[in-house]
Amino acid sequence: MSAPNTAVADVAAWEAYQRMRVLLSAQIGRELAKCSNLSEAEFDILSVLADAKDGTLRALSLRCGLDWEKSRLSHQIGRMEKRGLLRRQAYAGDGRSTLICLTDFGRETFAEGKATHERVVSEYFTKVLTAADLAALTRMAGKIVARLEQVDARPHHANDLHPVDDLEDEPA
Amino acid sequence: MSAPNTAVADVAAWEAYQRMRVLLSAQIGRELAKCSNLSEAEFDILSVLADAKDGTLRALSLRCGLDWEKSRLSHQIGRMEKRGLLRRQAYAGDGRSTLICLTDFGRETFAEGKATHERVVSEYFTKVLTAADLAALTRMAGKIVARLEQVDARPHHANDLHPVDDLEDEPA
DNA sequence: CATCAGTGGTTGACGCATCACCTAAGCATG
DNA sequence: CATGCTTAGGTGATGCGTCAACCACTGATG
Repeated sequence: MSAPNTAVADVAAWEAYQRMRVLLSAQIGRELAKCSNLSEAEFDILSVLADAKDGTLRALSLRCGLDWEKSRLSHQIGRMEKRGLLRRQAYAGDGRSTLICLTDFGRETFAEGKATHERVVSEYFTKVLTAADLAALTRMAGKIVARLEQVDARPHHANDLHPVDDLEDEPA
Repeated sequence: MSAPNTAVADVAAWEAYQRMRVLLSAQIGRELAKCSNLSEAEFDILSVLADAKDGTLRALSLRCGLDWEKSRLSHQIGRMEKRGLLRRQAYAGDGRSTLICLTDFGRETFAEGKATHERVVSEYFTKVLTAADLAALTRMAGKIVARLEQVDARPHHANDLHPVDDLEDEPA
């Protein structure tokens, strides 16, 4: 035992974090599914889309907003299109691109989901922690994310997502 | 704006936490897969199993140790059995039960995986945070888990997992 | 204009997670 | 012993996520 009980605390912290992560995700997933018939992935997509002008974004922009892989988005969009939450539409400005448009049904569903989501996050996260806790957690998360991004940005394989030009002007 | 900027801090904390969670999981998953050819789920199973006497547990005990649903475990065990990491074996003491046994290959693979896992957790989590951070995080996670369990344990649907009698004695 | 590299998106296969349902063994109780 | 509940585990369908491969279109270069 050259390293003292710091190691013990490290492991405890990791395990506590893991347990929180798993249970919290599961709870949010369950309530979102039960109360609003949405998965977390669907909710995330609708969130980004609902913030966009006309509820419409190019798939690329959506991907950058979410930090998703392109095939993941494509599959997800396919399923959501089948459910009528959104629809694909050709983009006149660039024949390779696809526009994703929120439908009315999608917008309604998102409104419900948002309410559920806010309730659950508040009930199991925000209200359980103090303001100081939240500040501390924000700071810690920032450090860890910075560390991860610092590694991720390096040599690697040209991460597929750099240029982010949105459709601000050229409508269709 | 009746509620002041606490709401802003709340949202920021949630988003920071989310981002950390997603990136950290992804990183661990990637490195575990790349360096040791294991998924997180496989690693978790092997961890519990490797701690058990003879690397053997009844499926029920494994499930309680992991907090998994039985069908999830069954599917996972099936895939891992196909890969040769473990094997199923009838349990003489109770015809309904199944023993899960680590194979030699499983034990080797776990050893590698454990090294990778420890390296990654240390690199992106433990070493990025201070001892005070870790203590604070442990405390926060404890509060949130307690809140979740307090809800989860209630009326509900008799959660499928209460009695936890292990095989301490009756070997086979 | 022909070629060709890079980009935006899709597809198929596979592993993973959950749900609903099923089987079979144990364990009552009559 | 027959009936019926509970418990341990498994199955199949479906959604989700990743990887690798695959177009189609764009834009640069000759």
